[in-house]
Amino acid sequence: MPPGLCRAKLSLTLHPEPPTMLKRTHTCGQPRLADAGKTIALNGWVNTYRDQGRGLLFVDIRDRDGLCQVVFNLEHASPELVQQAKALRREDVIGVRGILRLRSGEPNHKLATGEVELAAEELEIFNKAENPPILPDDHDAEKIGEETRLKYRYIDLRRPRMQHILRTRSKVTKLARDYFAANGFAEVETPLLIKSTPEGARDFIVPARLHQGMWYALPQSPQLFKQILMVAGFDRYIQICKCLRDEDPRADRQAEFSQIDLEMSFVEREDVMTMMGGFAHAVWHDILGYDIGRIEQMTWQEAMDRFGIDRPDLRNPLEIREITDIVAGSEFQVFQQAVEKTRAGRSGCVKAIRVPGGAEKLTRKMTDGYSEFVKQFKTGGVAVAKFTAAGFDTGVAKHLEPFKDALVARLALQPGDSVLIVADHWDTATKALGELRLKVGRDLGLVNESEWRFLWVIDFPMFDWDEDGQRWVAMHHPFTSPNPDQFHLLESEPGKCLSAGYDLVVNGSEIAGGSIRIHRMDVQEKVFKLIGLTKEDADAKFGFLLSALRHGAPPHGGIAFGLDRLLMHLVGTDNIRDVIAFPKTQSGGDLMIDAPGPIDEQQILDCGMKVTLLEKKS
RNA sequence: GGGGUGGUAGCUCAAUUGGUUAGAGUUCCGGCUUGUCACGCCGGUGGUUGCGGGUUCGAGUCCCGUCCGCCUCGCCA
Repeated sequence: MPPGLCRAKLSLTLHPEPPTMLKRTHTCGQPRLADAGKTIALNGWVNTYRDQGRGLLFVDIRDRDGLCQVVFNLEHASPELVQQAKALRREDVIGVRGILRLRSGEPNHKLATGEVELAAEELEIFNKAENPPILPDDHDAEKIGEETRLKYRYIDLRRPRMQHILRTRSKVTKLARDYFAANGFAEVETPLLIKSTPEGARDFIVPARLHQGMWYALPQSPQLFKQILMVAGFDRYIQICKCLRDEDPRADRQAEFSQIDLEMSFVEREDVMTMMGGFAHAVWHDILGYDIGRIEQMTWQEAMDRFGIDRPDLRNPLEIREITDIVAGSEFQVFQQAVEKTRAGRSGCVKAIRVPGGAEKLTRKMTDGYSEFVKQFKTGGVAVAKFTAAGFDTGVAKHLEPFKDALVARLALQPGDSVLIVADHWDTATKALGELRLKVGRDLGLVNESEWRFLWVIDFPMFDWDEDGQRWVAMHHPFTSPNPDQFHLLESEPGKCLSAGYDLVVNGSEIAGGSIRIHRMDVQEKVFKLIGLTKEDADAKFGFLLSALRHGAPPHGGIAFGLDRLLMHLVGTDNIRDVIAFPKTQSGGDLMIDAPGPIDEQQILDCGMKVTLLEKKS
């Protein structure tokens, strides 16, 4: 090792040769009272300057590590130095050397370095900065428009908050590599230029110059390659990789995102869940000092029935109950019509949420708002009633009164409660109430924000019936295996067949998902057939996988942890762009580099193409 | 593709029913200031009101189109 460099520990004393620049001896957050009296040097950016007039000037110098006050004082430094320092402005990049000393004035308890200051004797200005469009202060940043922050990302990222987030991200990826390496996983890279697949999200595509008229696709995940690595005998694989899906972004979703991707051989569902649960434990322990305890499990059906969503937020105490059977005989048209509906083989239903104390807590304005709110999920509205000692009151009370005893028993109603009811197709009502449950929980402050509630959701259906395409579609992906006891349903009742998939949910957010895969070619072919993939299509698209399955595929399964979402939880943000160094906007643009952009005509010709834009239909 | 919301000084925002020269804080520039720390005080610079068109005696404000940011439905195996 060259002197000054460490194999595994941070070192800042890099002096293999006599320095030609004013090089730091400490980072800006390091100096402490114990260092007082030493001559030290700092490198960094001018965070603020405070000119006190005549010969006294304070400069706060900032680097990745923190802030330190530098004082330029005529009594201790030359007039030339003080003059030079007076010209310093925000975000200039400098080096300063001098004696670290106890502050003459009051200590600043807001700074880790607040008891000391650097009495400057030498100053080197590495680079003057233009007047910055934004300042890298956390207290300003929350107010600054994101558009400006993204355009000047190199300034935004200087903020302590952003430095903290990206360093936390780095800690998590290091932790992942350490944890999985210790458990026998090998990191293997898989290709970025692959072939477009028919299932799943829209692919990003790349023209193939050497095969004119042909296209690569960028991977939505390394799914097939990691399965092939199992066939290839790697047994335990991990990769921290980029995945790309050409779909519209959201607050918690980017077209380009990262996942901690792994796959294991000779395992069953519980083995993968245990391995990944251990990683979640390690992350929450090491990053937040929190013990997540034993992770609960819940079937998909129970999650949908009780919470109306496949990733329930267990911090929210409200639950959904089906009351279709109770009100089936109702003359209330809304209930009647719902019960008569059918879609995807399911009858319509009537479902309710009991809101404890809702009679007082839910105002008319709020419940009116809830009816508006659920319309975005394509249902008509919310039926509301209060429950008192005398029975149902207001709203749809008269339609509920005939079924009072049964409803009280089913919903465990107490006087003073309210009931919120949605009647519609099963999927519509479930979705609407699932979302409404979350909204009411937030509105009434029922969610303890400081809590972490982890949950494995298991026993997903293998297939969803696609009404438009009139066919089965894989709920997870078409390489997911049925549960071992479900194989017989694959042919007889595919709609009832449960898969060996599993999702890890924390506080209502899916942070990891995976499954045991199909390792037998005959089963894989059966699934392809069920989702309407002809043998020819399957061979053309996935022939290599079918071939691999014929040549000795071990039982295997895996999971992928969404790195971006994981970070969102760890640092407490609801904006995925905050945890990505260079994120894209909702229209897929990068405001800093101004992408996407045009390319030279020659580049297009090289691919044997010409571009004709279709007119927008109006 | 649909719905919502926003775009005014470098930054964050204001501007009454369509009515004078579009204001404020902050940044920046100049001056003052020897213990500040989001320093303070005084003064000053700074505007194609996203862009294009229209209505009007008169448009930041109303209308049409368009671009961009954010939230959301669809979509995201």
